[in-house]
Amino acid sequence: MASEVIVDKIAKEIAGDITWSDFPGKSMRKWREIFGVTQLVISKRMGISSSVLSDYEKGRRTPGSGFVKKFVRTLLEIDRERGYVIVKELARGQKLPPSALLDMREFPQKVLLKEVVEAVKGIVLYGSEKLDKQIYGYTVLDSIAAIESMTGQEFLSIMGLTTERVLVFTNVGTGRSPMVAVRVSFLKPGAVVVHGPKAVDPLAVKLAESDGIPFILSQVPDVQSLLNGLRGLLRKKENQ
Amino acid sequence: MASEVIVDKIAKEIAGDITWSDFPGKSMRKWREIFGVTQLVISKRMGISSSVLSDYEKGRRTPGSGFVKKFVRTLLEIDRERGYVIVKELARGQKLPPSALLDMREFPQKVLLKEVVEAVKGIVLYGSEKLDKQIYGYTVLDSIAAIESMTGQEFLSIMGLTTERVLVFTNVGTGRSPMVAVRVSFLKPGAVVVHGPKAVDPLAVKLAESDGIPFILSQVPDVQSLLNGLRGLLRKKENQ
DNA sequence: CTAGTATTTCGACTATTATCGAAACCTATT
DNA sequence: AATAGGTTTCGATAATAGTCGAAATACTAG
Repeated sequence: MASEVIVDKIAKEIAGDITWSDFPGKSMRKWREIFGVTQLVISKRMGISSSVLSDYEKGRRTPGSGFVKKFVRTLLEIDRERGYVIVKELARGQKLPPSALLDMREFPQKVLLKEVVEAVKGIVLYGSEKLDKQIYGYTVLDSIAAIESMTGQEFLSIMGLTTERVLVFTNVGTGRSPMVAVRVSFLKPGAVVVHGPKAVDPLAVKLAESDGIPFILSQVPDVQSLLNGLRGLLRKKENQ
Repeated sequence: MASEVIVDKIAKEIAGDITWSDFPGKSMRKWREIFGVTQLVISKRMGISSSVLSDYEKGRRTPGSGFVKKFVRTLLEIDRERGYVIVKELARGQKLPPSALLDMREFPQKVLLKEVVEAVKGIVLYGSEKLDKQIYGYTVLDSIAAIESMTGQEFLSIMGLTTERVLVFTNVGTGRSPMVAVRVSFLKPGAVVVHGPKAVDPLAVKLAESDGIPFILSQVPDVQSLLNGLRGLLRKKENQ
């Protein structure tokens, strides 16, 4: 299956292209054509009359952001049923998420670090005074795979739009190499969470300290719970 | 200066994030905070009352796509005056456009290949029967710089969202290496335009032929005219 | 040229956005 | 506790999106 991360990214790019365009309607048509869908088909899906789409495409009026969202969602839905043929095509130009990348999300609004700590059942090993820091997203990496397969380049590109996010490493031995990695690549995440180690290497804590990056040990039983915890927080913020 | 291409890309990403969000207002607030601007400041810039922004951020109503665009544009404008401090920060996560990248744009609507040919005063060396092909954007590369400095990775990443675009090479000797490059990296642009060569290598044409990619020789006097021609087409489409 | 699709056009109505301005409400800071 | 900057709330109004449906066109494959 096309990774959800990628589909999401493409969705945003399309939505952005439409919204940023001087002529949203033209861009909508462009995307509709790229996905090879007729006005009739998509309008039926969206539960509206096809003339509505025509009116937009011809610029009689401009769509609201809600409409754009629904439109893009529908395009992607249709494509999913066709086996994501177009998404796959579009994804080719994108950098693929390295297999080490388990999840990557943006929060719809700021989240406090302490909330993330809670979501991952974390113990704060350094930075307890910074728990009110704002966080805008998270990235979850499999540290073994990351170290083996990722180049420095990829490592950088993995951070989403903002660096005000939490970097979560799973599959961690002692926590040392993740912190070293963070050190050498000069990216400064808002916080680092490690999952897995029985005992945390004191040097890791020291590194975090000297970089001023809060360092958290997650205590959930397994990776799936970790991902679920974060997703849960995301969903909560979406509906809050 | 931060390259226009990058700023544009970031603009789209932000617009996409807002539009795609379940709570556009929350996302707007997030971005406003990331850019470190108060409601008062930005609303004054936009020529509206600050309560309008508050209403959005609190979800009293959801913004139209026009509003989102204006909002993002204003954020970026403010940041530009501050020396693009935030954009630079955001761009760090992005892949930088290699210096070989002279321009890269998306058309707001489909454009026929023949129109592009006209815009670059091109002679069709192969593919005259495909002039009605649809094109959605263009990428202009300095071929010398490209060959010297770009890795295969970068080469791939240079194509925008769709590959239904024209790849334009400037500074071309015989047209051979650009086509070889296109050959080896498995990207298939909608057409290739070369600018510069006195005489075109027959092998280049042959390669284009066997890949089925229209191959065009531009006859404008210099690179600037080439870029202008393409920009002109873009603008025309925007206002058409 | 003819069916049959797909798209465009347009008048009409309702629901929402776009916008203001004034007053109330928060924090910090003096 | 008084000042001040920032934010929220809310009633009000004009403008516009959101939507339909039917008729007019355009396009395409026989």
